[in-house]
Amino acid sequence: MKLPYNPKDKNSVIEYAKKLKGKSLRQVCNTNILEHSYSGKGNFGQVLEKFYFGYEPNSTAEADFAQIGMELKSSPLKKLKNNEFRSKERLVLNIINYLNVVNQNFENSDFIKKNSSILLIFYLHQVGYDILDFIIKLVDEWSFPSTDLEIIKKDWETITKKIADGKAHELSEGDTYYLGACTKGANALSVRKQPFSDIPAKQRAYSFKQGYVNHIIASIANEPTEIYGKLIPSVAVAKKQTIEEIVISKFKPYYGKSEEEILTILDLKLNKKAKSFYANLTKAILGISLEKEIEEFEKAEIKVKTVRLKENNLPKEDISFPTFKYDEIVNEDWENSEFKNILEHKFLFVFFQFENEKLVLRKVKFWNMPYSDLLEVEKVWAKTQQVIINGKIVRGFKTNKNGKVTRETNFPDKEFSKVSHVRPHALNSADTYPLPKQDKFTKLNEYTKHCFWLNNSYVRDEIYLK
DNA sequence: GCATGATCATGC
DNA sequence: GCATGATCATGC
Repeated sequence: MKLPYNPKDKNSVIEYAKKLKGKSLRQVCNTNILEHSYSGKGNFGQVLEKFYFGYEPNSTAEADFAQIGMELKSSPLKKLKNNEFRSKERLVLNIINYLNVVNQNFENSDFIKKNSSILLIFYLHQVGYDILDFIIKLVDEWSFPSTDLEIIKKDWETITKKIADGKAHELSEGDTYYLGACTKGANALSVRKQPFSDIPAKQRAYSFKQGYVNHIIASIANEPTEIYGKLIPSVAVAKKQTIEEIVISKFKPYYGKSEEEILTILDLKLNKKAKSFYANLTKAILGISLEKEIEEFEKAEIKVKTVRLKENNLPKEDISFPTFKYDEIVNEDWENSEFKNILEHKFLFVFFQFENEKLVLRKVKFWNMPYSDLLEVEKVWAKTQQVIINGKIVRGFKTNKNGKVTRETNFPDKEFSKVSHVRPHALNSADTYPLPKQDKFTKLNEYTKHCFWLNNSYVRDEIYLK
């Protein structure tokens, strides 16, 4: 069959692809498409390959358009309230072959062979629509900007080293910056062999983090880039230093200095009461204008947490996370849960310590939760879910000497786990979310908003002191 | 001095 | 009106 484009000519393929813009699959594909069973995830790409580009979907290590070394990837967009497009999810690339990758260099890797040149097709996902009716919004060829490629190379090496160390089963998306190792497979039973351990490892694929995909989208859509400030000014710097090294080297001159001293050195006037105080102080130390976003942090989805330590090194407060909704958490499973998703990010901790009434910068630390602790949090999460499902949140009341009544709950406390616990996080006890099952003790159908917290002692022992 | 339940302040 | 980071109050 004659193809409507020349598969040996990159421009011809791209030109043909760009005709997709503004159209749906139903509009551009030939009619026998309706006989194809296309429902389900991932099939947008399959229909596109088979019925628009006219080749059979494959899963070889070679790029889809083998003669020109270009890979086809389609991915969903979501629309924000202000009509801007964002990626709906991470962009999943090729499966990690644990057995082969340990014998490869980045330059000759399966990853590079497959993904050096990608034909990207972004479509607008709309709830309730058939995949054939999603409108294609953005089409373009994409290859790694040279600075990003250096970060991605280090990410690839981090992933490869973990496999070479016999720890493929401990891989986490938080290990890396732009390129993640995300789980891929129907369920937790999708496992495969790893070369240096007998423990089966979850099947994983390389993926661009959602934050990174957003920047690809902005670049293809030619959106303005002035709103971002860069930590890494050039490829030369990216070759020499990691994001982590650059950030630490910028913070180090301020270690041991108080907030006031830092503001004086930076010649900066910030409102200490303002909610954005620490975010702005961080930007100023990193040399980023206050009105700009830190590009590398956005791409890597790094979460910054400021911690104030007491003189005895214990953080003054535990670290809170967004409140969970009772009727949602009971339907989640741990692997796809909101809290696990948050904990699989990369964090930057900024530690201040009280010293003679002043707050002194001690250090900054990049951190992501180790595998063993994630297993521990799973227990906390599972217990929390069970308490809600059983309708046994409250176990008793307590009245203080002023006659004020508080409730005692069965949620996992600090005693239950050294890592994490569950506590209220609300305006007051009347600030509630609905319960999926009435609480047996109080007969309440809704309950004060709660969230998961990281124990302050855990933050001290496993993040600050390590 | 800490754990736990409760609440506040800011900013969008 | 709510999310988020921060803080308070009480009892052991």
